[in-house]
Amino acid sequence: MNKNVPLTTLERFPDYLNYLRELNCAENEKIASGAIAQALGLGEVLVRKDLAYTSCVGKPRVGYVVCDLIAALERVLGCENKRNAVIVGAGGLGRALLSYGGFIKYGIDVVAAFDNDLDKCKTDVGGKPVLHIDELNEGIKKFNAELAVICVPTSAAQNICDKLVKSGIKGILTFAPVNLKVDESITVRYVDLAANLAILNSLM
Amino acid sequence: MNKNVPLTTLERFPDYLNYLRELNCAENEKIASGAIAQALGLGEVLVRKDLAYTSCVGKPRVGYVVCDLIAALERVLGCENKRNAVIVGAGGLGRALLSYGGFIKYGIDVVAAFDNDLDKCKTDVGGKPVLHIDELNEGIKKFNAELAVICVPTSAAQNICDKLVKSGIKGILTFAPVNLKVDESITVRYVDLAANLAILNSLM
DNA sequence: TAGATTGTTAATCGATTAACAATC
DNA sequence: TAGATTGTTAATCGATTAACAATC
Repeated sequence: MNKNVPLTTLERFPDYLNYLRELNCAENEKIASGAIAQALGLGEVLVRKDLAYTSCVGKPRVGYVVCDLIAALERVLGCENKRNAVIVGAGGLGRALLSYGGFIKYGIDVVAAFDNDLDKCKTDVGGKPVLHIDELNEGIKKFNAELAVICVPTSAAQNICDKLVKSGIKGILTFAPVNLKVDESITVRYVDLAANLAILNSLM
Repeated sequence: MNKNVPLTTLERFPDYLNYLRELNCAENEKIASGAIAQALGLGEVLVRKDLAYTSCVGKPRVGYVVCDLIAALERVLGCENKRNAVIVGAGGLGRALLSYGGFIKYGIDVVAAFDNDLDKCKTDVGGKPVLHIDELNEGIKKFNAELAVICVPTSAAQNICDKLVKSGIKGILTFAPVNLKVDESITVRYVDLAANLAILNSLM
């Protein structure tokens, strides 16, 4: 929502939000940047700088009002303007994401998955339909989806990506370890699960 | 394996490796840093600087020998010293990772999962056993696992983390969106799937 | 040789941390 | 008031990019 927030800061916002929500605070309970910093393993000046981007101001000697901070983070993360997402590829990962309930706390509703295997389309997963890939374009429009998650094999990823863009998808999260060529108006994020484990491995 | 490689560089190594492997090159085919840069959407000086950390040297006017580069990246990513990993939490995500074949290309063998639900322990997933959480310590030792992936609910993550460390696990990849308190000798990496989608959402 | 491509050194950019004044 | 905590300004650190000499 806020293009001028540095990406590094934006990427920490969910951590702040998760932590503050966990506190289950009363109406105007306060918290100091130092307490947040310690809980998340960050420097406290960094925390204050980050939080300044939410335009929630703290009071010297008092700290921040937790509820206000939560609301400000939710605003900047766009939790309020609800968006719909679809998943492409209903293998193990795709189905896991389809039944995972954790997206809604960021205002994202995962509404359906698509797969080229008709057998996979027979049963709902977590109450969400799995549709055939031929219905992708139609489905995206019907569900009003703006986000998509690519969970197909690497070899199919670019092709699926092109189809998603043609269908009007504006943001793509992909688990396929391949650089996607897309128009710069499309936002793409990469998560490579195997690479994450490999990096962990080489840090030890 | 190489503590002095900057983390930013290390995190790009899997991307280089994936791209180069895809090329399916003949014995001494060459590639220029510019070609790699374009394929991955990076600057070409950055690519050369990154590759320098693998201590694979290129020839001016010629480029790098693809096979050598692959071997060098595999070495620095530790693909050669095989390590075993276990998964804790056999829900949708845990089972998806258990049956996912993509870890072995980094030399990591996911050998088993653990869950507190006995029903989930009845059937193998992808040929790998799902054991009861009470067998965690015993299982880690038996399988000689050094890495673990936490796929349990957030509320259980710290407790599981402590158990893993007590059982001798040295590296942890966690999907639970909570900062884990661990001894600094333990390496932890965080992947928050919902947060990734949320960040994507707020970048649009 | 001429020209393409590497590796290195210097410059820039951005992010984090340190110092400190403002203030409740 | 005194002291804790914020927000800001300056300093540091690290990563990326630019410039260029080396070389095959």
